[in-house]
Amino acid sequence: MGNKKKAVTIHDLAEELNVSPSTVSRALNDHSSIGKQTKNAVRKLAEARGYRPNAIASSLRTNRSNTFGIMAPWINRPFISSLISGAEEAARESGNRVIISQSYDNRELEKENLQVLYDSRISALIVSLAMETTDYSHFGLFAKNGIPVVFVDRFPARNDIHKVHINNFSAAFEATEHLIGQGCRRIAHIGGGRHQGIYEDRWSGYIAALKKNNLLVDESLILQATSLSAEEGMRLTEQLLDNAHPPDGIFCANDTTGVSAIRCAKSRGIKIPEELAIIGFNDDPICEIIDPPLSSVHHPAIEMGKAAVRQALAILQGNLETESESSVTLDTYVVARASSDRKMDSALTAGIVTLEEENVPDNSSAGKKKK
Amino acid sequence: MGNKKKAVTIHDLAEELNVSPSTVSRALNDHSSIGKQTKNAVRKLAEARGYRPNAIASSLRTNRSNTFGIMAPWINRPFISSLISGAEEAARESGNRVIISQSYDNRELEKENLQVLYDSRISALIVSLAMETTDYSHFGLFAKNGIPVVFVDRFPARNDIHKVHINNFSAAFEATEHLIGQGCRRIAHIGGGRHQGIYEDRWSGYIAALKKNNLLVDESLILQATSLSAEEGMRLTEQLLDNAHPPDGIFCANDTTGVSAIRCAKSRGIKIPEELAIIGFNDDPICEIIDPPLSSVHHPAIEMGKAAVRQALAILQGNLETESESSVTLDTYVVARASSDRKMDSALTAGIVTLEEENVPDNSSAGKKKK
DNA sequence: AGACACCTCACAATCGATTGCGCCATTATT
DNA sequence: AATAATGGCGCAATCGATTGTGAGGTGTCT
Repeated sequence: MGNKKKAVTIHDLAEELNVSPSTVSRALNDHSSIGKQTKNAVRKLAEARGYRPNAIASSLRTNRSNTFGIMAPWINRPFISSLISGAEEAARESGNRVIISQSYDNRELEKENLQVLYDSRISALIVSLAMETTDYSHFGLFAKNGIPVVFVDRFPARNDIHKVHINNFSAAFEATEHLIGQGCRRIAHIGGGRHQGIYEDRWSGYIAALKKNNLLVDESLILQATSLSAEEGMRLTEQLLDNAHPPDGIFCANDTTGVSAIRCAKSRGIKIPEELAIIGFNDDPICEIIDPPLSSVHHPAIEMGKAAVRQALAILQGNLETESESSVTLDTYVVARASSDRKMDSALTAGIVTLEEENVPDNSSAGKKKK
Repeated sequence: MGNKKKAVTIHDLAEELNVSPSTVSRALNDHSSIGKQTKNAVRKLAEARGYRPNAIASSLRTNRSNTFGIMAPWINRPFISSLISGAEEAARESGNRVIISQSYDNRELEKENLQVLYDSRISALIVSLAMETTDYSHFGLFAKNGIPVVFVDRFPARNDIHKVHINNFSAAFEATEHLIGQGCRRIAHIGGGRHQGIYEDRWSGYIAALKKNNLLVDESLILQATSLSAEEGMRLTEQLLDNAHPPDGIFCANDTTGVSAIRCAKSRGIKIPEELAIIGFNDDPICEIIDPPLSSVHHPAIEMGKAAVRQALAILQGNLETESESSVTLDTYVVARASSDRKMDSALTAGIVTLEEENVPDNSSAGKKKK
């Protein structure tokens, strides 16, 4: 079959029905000024000829691409891929498409790929920043052209942005207090680079919990990772356990390093959670696979993706002040598993302790940044 | 700032330079018929005004959207998200964008979302079929309009398609022979629905390995899962272990069920791999997390994504007969870990045994379907 | 019957970039 | 010196859908 024949257009339908293309267009869009018989005839023929609207032509004319762009560091990480999954679903349900792009945590690539997304005239952009990024000038392209940008997870330390996030401070605070509640008194922290706000907040939530409970803040127990990789987690845990006064609890800024901490401790014959309690962050699938199962802070990835799309839609519909900030804060909760739960009979199914957050509703909300 | 101002177009640049839009267009595209001075002037002004081409307008005129569509069951599974990651990279490097869509393993949703992708006039489609899908008529839309479709992983049982895949038969054959090499004599199989070719091939590879080694094919040790979920894996493993003559090895069609098999066996006090050797499929990250680490068949997810894009590009450039079949087969290998390696000192770092496949090159190849 | 109001639909411009064709002005050719 | 051969650029159509404006026909009301 020579199948390079061109796709059916409204002109084809118009010609066959002896009406004008505008009538076909209006009939298909159920415009009020078209008669019922004409509408039916047009629809019937469209169906018969397998007509499908050309979204490109429509976008050009209406200046609305109905396409969201997503820029993330890596799309094959559990947290991000789930976020994208949620965003895709919310976008589809609202008649939008999703273009993806990854920065590999590299600012240059982030910048280049943002240009491409802009060239596609995306309706809105959803971004999780590259680890490297501390200069946000490359987002000016979108701001200057009135294209909404919604940050998720990793966002700039500024007030005039839209974002969907969790309260990293209180999440970290609760994770740390969870360890304290288990009897830990020397709690270490393996954190991420503090130039990224989320890691700074997790660090300060940890500090705040220690202080509130009158525990010593020992700088030698606070380590800063650059990539939060498995290898780094292993190395940093070694360092902690080599400490003259080793910790009895570790709060890790992600699950990858949390798993490394468990493995490292196990290899030294340290009993978990009796001698060392460990909690991670994200609630990745590996938490349930590792032995003992890793406690973690549940990070609502899919919901974040959906919320980001909903927020972008709200901005586009003018329901939100485009000019000002707006932020949606989603709930997190500590998932206590055997790696930290000293009261739990680990032979039983892992129980789930949900610590409510004092925060914000589910769907949307406008919050003020602290300070 | 009232920032709803319209984006800069070639008309704006043309007016400012007192040349025609066509000259601007040709200058930016380095057309030979434009003078050097004019080119420089145009480029300089474009830079200064922050001009960025409108990809939508360009697509409409040239009839090339430079966009690939990806349809997958779930984008937040390790294998798929890695595949997408590879596809995104290869697409970007060739100047293309990527639109994603998920079917949630539901044929109806798959069909609806394929329409949306078609409406976007994607240049080519990359698909991993929904588990449910056995009727492929909804792909006719693309075939009729000359849009290349490349199947990855799960593909239709037909000859006239393009696909990127692994040799599931030989991969399963090798996985099974690996267990046999470890001394297993009663090997069970937890497989997927055989209406999906890949699971049928894994099953037949397993059977072939048993027969070649003169082992009994016991139907009571061959179970067919519908979702290959963790719960299902648990249930089916229970069933195997309750067998009057329980197996001494299990070959699972994915890692999720492989992990379940390990857990189930451990909960019964069965020694792994001494009493029961287990191997999964995919080489997901969880394989290295579970204790003991799960042996698996390495599935080159990122490479499959890249290969799919490359194949689509080749078709678009006419380097491949669009009319006929074409398939790229990628290499797999068995990753032996402690869950099956009876010779390995499990106290040491997990060794990696690579069994070479007798198959095909890396980049591309045209293979003939068997039968 | 005349005037007005609808109801239906066609015309033509438009979105921004691309491209075949042709025009004008140099420069080369004989 | 007249003509041919370029080089450099503009004109206008085009891609497919949308939409403001207005035209033709029918019906209603007084």
